Amino acid sequence: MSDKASGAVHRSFHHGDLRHALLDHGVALAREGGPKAVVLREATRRAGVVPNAAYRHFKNRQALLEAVRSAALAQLAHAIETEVNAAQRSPGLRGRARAAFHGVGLGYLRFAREEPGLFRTAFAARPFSMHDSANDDDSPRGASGMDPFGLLGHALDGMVEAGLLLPARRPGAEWMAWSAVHGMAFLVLDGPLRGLSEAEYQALAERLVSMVERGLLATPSAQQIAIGGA
Amino acid sequence: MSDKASGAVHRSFHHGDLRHALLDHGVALAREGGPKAVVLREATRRAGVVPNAAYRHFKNRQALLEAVRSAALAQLAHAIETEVNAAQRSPGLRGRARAAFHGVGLGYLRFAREEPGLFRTAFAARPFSMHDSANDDDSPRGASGMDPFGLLGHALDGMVEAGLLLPARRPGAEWMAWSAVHGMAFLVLDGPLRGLSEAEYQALAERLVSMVERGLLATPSAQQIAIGGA
DNA sequence: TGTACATCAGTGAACGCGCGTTCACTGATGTAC
DNA sequence: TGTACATCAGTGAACGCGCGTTCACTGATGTAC
Repeated sequence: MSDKASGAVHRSFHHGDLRHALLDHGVALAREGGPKAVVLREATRRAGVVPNAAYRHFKNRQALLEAVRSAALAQLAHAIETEVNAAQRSPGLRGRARAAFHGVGLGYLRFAREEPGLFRTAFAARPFSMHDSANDDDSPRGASGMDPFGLLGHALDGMVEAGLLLPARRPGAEWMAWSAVHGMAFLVLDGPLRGLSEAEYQALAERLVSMVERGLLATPSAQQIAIGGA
Repeated sequence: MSDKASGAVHRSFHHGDLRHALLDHGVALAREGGPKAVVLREATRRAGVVPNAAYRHFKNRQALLEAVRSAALAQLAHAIETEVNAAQRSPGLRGRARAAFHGVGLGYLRFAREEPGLFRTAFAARPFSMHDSANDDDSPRGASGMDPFGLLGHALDGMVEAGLLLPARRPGAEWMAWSAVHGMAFLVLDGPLRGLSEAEYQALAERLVSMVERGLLATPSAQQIAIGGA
C-alpha cells in the first residue's frame, strides 16, 4: 500500500461515477444508523472526495436522503417479493392466496428486524408517499415491478379471488394489514419488543398476521380455515 | 410593560421553581415539534434563564428529554382513561368490556392525531420501556394509576372475564392490539394516511379496532357478536 | 432579634463540534474542424 | 491524426449556525448561635 490512497486505482481528478458512489455510501450509512446518519459530508468522505463535490450530483442533502430512501424502499419490496414467491409452492388456490398474504406480512417484519436502519430510513418522518401518483417513474419497485404497497394489494386481491375475503371488505384492507405489521415493526425496533429472540419474534409475527387474516376475512368458510389452520 | 421583563413578577436572581418551568417548556417544545425540538437552550430561553442554569436541575439534555417523555406518556394514559371511563356507561358486562377495549384503541389513536408531537416524543427511538420493572416509581401513570400498557391489559382482562376472549389467547394479546394501533398512528402521522379527514380517520380507527377484536377473540359466541355488531 | 456563614441557584464567557452550503478556482474530457 | 476550446467534475478555503457543555464566578437564602 502506498501512502496516497488505498484500494482500487484512483483515476486522479475525475471520479468516474460519483453519483452512484454517493448513493451507495448513503445507503450504507442508512443501514448503519438510520436516516439521520445519512450525512452528506460523511458520504463524500467515504467516496474519497471533497464535501462540496456532492453538489454536482445532488441538489442538497435532502435530495441525497430521498434517493437513499427510495433505495431502501426498493430493498423492502425485494424482501417481500422473495417471501411471496416462495409462497407459490403452496398447494391449492386458497393455500397459495393465504401463503402469499402471510408472506407479505412476514417479509415486511423480517426486513424491519434484519435491516432496522434501512427500514427506519424508508419510513422517515418527512415528505412521504408510497403509492402517490406524484412520482410515478422512480418509485421504489422490486423485480416484479411493484412497490410494497402494490404487493400487499395484490396479495389481498388474491384473497378475494380465492373466496377468503368478502369483496365488500376489500377496499381499505391495506390500511388494516399495514397498520398491524408497521406497528409491530416499530415495537420491535424502538419499543418494548426489542429484547425478543429470533424465534419469539417469528412466533409473534405469525400470530399477528393470522390475527389480521382472521379479523379481515369474515367469510363463514374462511373462518373455519383461519381458526383451524396454522 | 417595563423594558426589563414581561409577565409575572420576576423575583430577581432566583427563579423559584426552575425545574418545573424547564419541564413545562420542554413539554411545550415536544408538543410543537416532537422529541428533536426538545432543545435545552430553547427551554432555558423560554424560562428567561441562562443556558447552563439547566444543569442545576437536569444532568444533561437527555435527562430533560426523559422527563418530557414521561410526561407525554402520562398524558397519553390520561387520554385513554377518559375514553375508557366513558365506556362504563355501556349496558351489560359484555358491552362494557367491548366498549372499554375499543376505548383504549380509539383513545390511543385520537391522542396520536391530536398531539402528534407528544405522541412522537412518548415513543422516541431511544431507551424505552413502557412496563419494564426497572423504573417503578416515576413511570408515567394516569389518574387511575395505570400506564397505557396497564390500561390495555386491564381491558383485555375484561374481555376474558366477559367470555369474549379465550383465556388461552390472553397471553401476549397486548402486543397484537398494540401493534395495530401503533402502526396506524404512525401511518397517519408520517405515512400515507396523513391527508385523512377527521371523519375518515375515525372510521378507519374503528374498523381497525373491530378487526383486532375479531381477530383476537376466537370464541364461537364472540364471533357472532363481533361480526354482527358495530 | 441580630449577625456569621455555609449552601444553593443562578450568571457570564467561552469551547469545540460537525454540519450544510457557497464561492471562485482548475484539471480532465471530449468534440469540431 | 492532431489541435483549439467549451464543458464538465472535481478542488480548496471559508462561512455561519446552533448546539451541548464546562469553567470560575456571585448574588440570594436560610440556619446556628
